[in-house]
Amino acid sequence: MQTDAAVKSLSALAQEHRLALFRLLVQAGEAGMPAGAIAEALGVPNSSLSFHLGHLHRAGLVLQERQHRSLIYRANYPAMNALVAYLLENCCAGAPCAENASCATPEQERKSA
Amino acid sequence: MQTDAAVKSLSALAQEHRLALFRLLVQAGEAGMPAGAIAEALGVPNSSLSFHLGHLHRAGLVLQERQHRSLIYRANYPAMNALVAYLLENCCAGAPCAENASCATPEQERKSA
DNA sequence: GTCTCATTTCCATATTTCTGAAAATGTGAT
DNA sequence: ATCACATTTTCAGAAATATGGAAATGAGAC
Repeated sequence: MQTDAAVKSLSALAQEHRLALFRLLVQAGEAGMPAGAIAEALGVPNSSLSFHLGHLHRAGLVLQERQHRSLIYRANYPAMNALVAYLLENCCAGAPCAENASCATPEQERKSA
Repeated sequence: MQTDAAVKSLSALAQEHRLALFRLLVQAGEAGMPAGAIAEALGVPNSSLSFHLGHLHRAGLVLQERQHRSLIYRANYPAMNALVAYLLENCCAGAPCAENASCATPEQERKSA
């Protein structure tokens, strides 16, 4: 992941409708959802939704696949994980990090749950 | 974490300078950095940097603390983690998730590394 | 108090983003 | 080929954001 891609991904998520859209797809899982169903669930006009879907798609955060007459969209989990990894890269300069429940490693996070 | 706060956080990160700034602070760890040092490291004019620092601060992603004449900024790791948790909430509707190296749990991620 | 240094606020300009209706495109059924 | 449906593109205006220089604020040193 490089800076430019990260900025694109973040600005794709930094919008009310697109954030709701992405979270909806995250929850929908591998099955994904057709554009129409998303528009209805979010109460956004088709043209507007298409604009937002395109934004997320261009950023690589959602995947698109045709199924008959509908376009199915799914969250791109690996892309999301890469983004998070980029944000927290070299956390704390490899220092303590155990004290903070914060920049803890995934394993530490898990145990404290 | 609620939608509005998440959008604020994401839009705070969705900008070249602010993303670099946040990553710099993530790497700096608990020690943080004074505004001046950040401006120099990033090569951004002071007024511009102040604008961006304010943006991140308002979003709650960085913490501010005075030390003598300087203002020290540190990354707010818990806020960052809350944001990620919000994004991936109810991932895959509690379904498989084991098959995807993607929305895998932290422990699974760790093992595959 | 005065002087300096670090940081922020003010300001105008330039750029980018969001919106929704109408028209265009693509896909499958008959 | 024609029809009906799903989605995207186009378009213009409105709103939000980024920029950097100059001036203002705040904090410590003398």
